[in-house]
Amino acid sequence: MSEPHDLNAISNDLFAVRREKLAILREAGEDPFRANWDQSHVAADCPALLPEGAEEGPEVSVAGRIVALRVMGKASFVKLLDRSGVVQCYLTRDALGERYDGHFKKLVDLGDFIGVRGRLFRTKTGEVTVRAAAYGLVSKALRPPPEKFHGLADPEQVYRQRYLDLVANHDSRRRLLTRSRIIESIRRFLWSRGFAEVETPALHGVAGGAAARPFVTHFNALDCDFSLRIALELHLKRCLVGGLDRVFEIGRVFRNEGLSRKHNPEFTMLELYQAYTDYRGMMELIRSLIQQVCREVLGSTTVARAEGGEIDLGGEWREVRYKDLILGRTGDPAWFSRTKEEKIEACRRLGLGEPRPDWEDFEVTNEVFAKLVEPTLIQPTFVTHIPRQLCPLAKLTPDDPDTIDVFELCINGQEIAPAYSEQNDPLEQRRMLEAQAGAETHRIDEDFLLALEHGMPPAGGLGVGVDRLGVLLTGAANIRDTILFPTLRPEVRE
RNA sequence: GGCCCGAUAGCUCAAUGGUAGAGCAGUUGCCUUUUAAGCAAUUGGUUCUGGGUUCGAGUCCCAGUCGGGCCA
Repeated sequence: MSEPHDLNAISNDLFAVRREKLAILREAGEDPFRANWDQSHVAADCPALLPEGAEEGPEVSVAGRIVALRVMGKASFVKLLDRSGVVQCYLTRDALGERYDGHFKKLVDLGDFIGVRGRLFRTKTGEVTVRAAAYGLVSKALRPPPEKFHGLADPEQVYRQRYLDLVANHDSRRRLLTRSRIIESIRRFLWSRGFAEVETPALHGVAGGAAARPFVTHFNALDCDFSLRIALELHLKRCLVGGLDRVFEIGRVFRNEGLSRKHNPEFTMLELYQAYTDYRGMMELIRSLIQQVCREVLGSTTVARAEGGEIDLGGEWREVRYKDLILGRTGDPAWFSRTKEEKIEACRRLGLGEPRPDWEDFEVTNEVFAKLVEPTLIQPTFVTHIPRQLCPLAKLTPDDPDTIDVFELCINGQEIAPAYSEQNDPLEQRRMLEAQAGAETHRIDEDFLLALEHGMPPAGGLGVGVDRLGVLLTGAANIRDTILFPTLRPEVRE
């Protein structure tokens, strides 16, 4: 540098310019990273504090990140972003004196955090604004923010540097805060129905409760491997055995499978179990839950889809048997009496890919369901009477031993929530788990079966993919848009 | 894992195989009610990486990295 604090010489290096300003501040004895700033109000409070027609409102003290900075000679407007939103502040030489020119105009940048104290007034265009009697730089930003109009557009940077996305992109901020309010609303609903929120282990000796490959890790102290949980189910049922008749958990589960628009390897499940009810009770519960969340969070039971169109979550929901959906889609009334080979041939005619050779008969049929039926179930639909092989943890339908007492709630072309009349016959449960495990008997959670042998009350159980519910209620296009920090390949920095 | 697409200034984006540009941000001025503020001047590039073709490559070819979409 040719002379001390020659910003012009380094003006192409945005980081260096800001570090230089930091040095100037420190030389002047100022702490550019203060411990605190007393906020009397947040941005969203301000409009209500200035009554219509009033010239001037009360004094407030606000703080936030500068997201807009308009300097007009001896007066400037800044917009501060805090947790509630944005508030405008008006800083002038008249009110601030020499500090306005020497400090504010020279050393405060877009992206810095400042605090502002002053009375509220309304500008010519009607915006409620803080007239700064005093301000302070509370935290300097050494990196420049993204472009102010387009925000951050590169999807990789949006996910890797979500903090920038949250500052720059209003929609992202709104969507991710909505997710938080959805979870808050779910908890309120369940508490009001007498459910206890519990926490169960994430490290499992045997990862059970679903069919998925687990992440495996090693516990040094016991010198043994653990799996990260793939479901919450088996421990919550142990709670039922222990007499906790209504329990739920909202927790992260981990499945060592693909990444896609609909899948993140770690995602959030809500699972709940209610004794002395069955899957029919779960129907009423999930519909009431989703409708209450909609009303509380969105103020409406109608939501827009990213792909266009609307979903109406109000009123009663359609209920239809799995078998009828298959017959309707294949147009073959004798579908279920066909051989596996005939079904595979029919799948080819329907334009489905070649089924894997090791597939069972019911898996061929389920391919039709997953590929050709589920994506068409946009409006809320309870699919019932599902083939028993698809879930070993539910009770058989009393009048149809081929199906189970469950529903699969589909909305927006996706499975949102399955629910069961839970299997509580320990001998039947063992038989079904053994059939599912085949030769891999080490994958059976023996302690869970032992618990069932002590007796579990009849119960309905429900699982909800919270991320997918977030996609549904926020109109997002991608599950990553409702997850703050989605899984990405670790970045290698040199 | 397969196929397709993308990667250019801090950000958003341009650029027939022929001297890499713009807007915003930055720097220097002017500007006391702005709303993507305005005006003037100005700085800023390993065009993702490595090979190749060519007189000449941001552009064409091959391989790789990272990301996105579709499929499995």
